[in-house]
Amino acid sequence: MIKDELTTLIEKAIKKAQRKGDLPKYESPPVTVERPKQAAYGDYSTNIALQSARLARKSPMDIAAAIVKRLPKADFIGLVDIAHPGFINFTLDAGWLARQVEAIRAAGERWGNVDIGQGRRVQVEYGSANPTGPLHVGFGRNVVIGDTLANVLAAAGYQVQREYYVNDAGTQIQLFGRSLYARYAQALGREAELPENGYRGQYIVDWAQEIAAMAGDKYLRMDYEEAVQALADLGIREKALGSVRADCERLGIIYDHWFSERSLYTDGTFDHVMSLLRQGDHLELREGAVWFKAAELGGDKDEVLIRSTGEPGYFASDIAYHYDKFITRGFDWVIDVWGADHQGHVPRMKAMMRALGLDPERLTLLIYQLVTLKEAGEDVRLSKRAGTMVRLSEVLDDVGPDAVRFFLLANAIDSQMDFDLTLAREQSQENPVYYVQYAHARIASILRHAAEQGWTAERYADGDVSLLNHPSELTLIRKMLELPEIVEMAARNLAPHHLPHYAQDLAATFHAFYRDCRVVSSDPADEELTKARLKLVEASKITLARVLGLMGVSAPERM
RNA sequence: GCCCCCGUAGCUCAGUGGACAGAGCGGCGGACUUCUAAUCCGUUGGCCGCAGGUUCGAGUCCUGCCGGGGGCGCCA
Repeated sequence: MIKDELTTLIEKAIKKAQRKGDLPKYESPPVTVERPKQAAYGDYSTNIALQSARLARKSPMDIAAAIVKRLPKADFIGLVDIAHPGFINFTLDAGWLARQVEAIRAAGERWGNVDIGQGRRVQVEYGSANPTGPLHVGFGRNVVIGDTLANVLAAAGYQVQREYYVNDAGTQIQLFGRSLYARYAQALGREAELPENGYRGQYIVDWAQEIAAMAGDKYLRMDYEEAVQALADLGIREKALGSVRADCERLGIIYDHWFSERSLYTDGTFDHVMSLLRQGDHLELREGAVWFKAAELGGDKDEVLIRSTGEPGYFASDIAYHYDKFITRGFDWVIDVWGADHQGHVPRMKAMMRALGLDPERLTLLIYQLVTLKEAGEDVRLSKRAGTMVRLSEVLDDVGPDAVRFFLLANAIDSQMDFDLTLAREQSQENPVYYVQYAHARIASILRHAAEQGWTAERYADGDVSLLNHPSELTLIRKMLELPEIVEMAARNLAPHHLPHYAQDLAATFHAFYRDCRVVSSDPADEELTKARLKLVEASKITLARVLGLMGVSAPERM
């Protein structure tokens, strides 16, 4: 990447300046190259002269001059200038810029890839909710963040696995089974009451009726506990996960692996991990329960693993689960995408890593702030058990997957967001996603028009991109060249919101080019320029499609 | 009480310690006989919550306060 090459050149220049005596000998701070906010300051800029002033005991302006004097030549550097109080600004060479159009076309759908992952294996686990009902819209943020991040990390050179953790064990599942049983019995005309704190949602009634219609009174004839277990299983596998899978598919999300919590208990992982913890002296029996001594490992308090009833809790499963991720499956890095309501669990997870002898840095608990749902400005209270929830699928019906993904992606994960259903329905037409998609459709339209005029790809294959020197053309190329940097930034900071912002920026730059530069000309004198511009337009299409693809948003050929 | 996140234009939000703080929406005024006007151009609009501190330089880092959200269970 240009940014890195530039950094290297500047480092070399500093060393050389020191060798030649232009600069005193001192340990240079790390060179950082950034993109200035103002276009007038060029494409890249470094503040290294300012950083070094004290160490070199020279004025920043003098240091900058010494560095620039010794800067090695490079084909991509057009202009280097020094600006007060000591910035060194670089402007890319116009000819080099134009040539990058060919580089983008050659890279095709790989354009934007970087290699900071170097093939390291990372697992992104997201979406994992109790499979006891349909996904509600708040969870949309979880799956959209997780899935987009997985895309970004794959583009950044990681080997990525997408996983859904199926919580098919534990007390909530019991409760779910009992609730389903009650509704099932009712569906068959029996008297039955929902358990206390049972799941009250209408969807349980619907599912119970479907099961009754299919299986008749089969479960009533079984032993109650057996029937509850069987119904819970059926409900999870056929109903709940089915609806999760369907919602995800509409959002373009396909998991590589669905991991069963219960399998940890049936395959011996859980017992093995418990004995490891016991050997490490991380467990303690207190008041009939087994505690994990998290406090002495940096947790904020000790945690119950196995309740006095003998039932393991959720955290116990989590330890076994992460043992499986790191030790059994050997992931280098694991990212769990969690809502802010789980933020308090971070310290105990880190403690768990230490107890297993693993570097806590290898586990990232990515916390996003919750989505508050509104209906015409009013808060909507959400509870799966109480049955008051807005299903993700309903919002997908109303607004469409592209707008939902774009909207949920646009904010930094640290900022809480309101999702006003009324507003979303009304304003879905104003969603910026259409602005970006429109740019793509417009490009497709230009290429169609060109083809109709006889400008097939073969006919402009010999186009000379060095003819591209209009300011709007060069601005567009510059913007496209940012893509790898955006991918890198999004990957390093686990910050997918950079993508929609960049996408809008890119679309705006394209629209400006479209305004200023006629692509397909009927004037024979413009034939060569038309060819070059068609290549530019093609590169724009590649770039736009790539960023949309990373966001999981479709890139339409027409609108 | 303690812990985490946020507070930037009327609204929704960007802003990797740098150079005059940006975008979209909204408001106002313009541009379709031309490859898609779901577009473009102009304009309006800011004690970056408040108070200190660190730094050559703070919207960005630190401390305190105020306001909003989330958490602190033998629930998940």
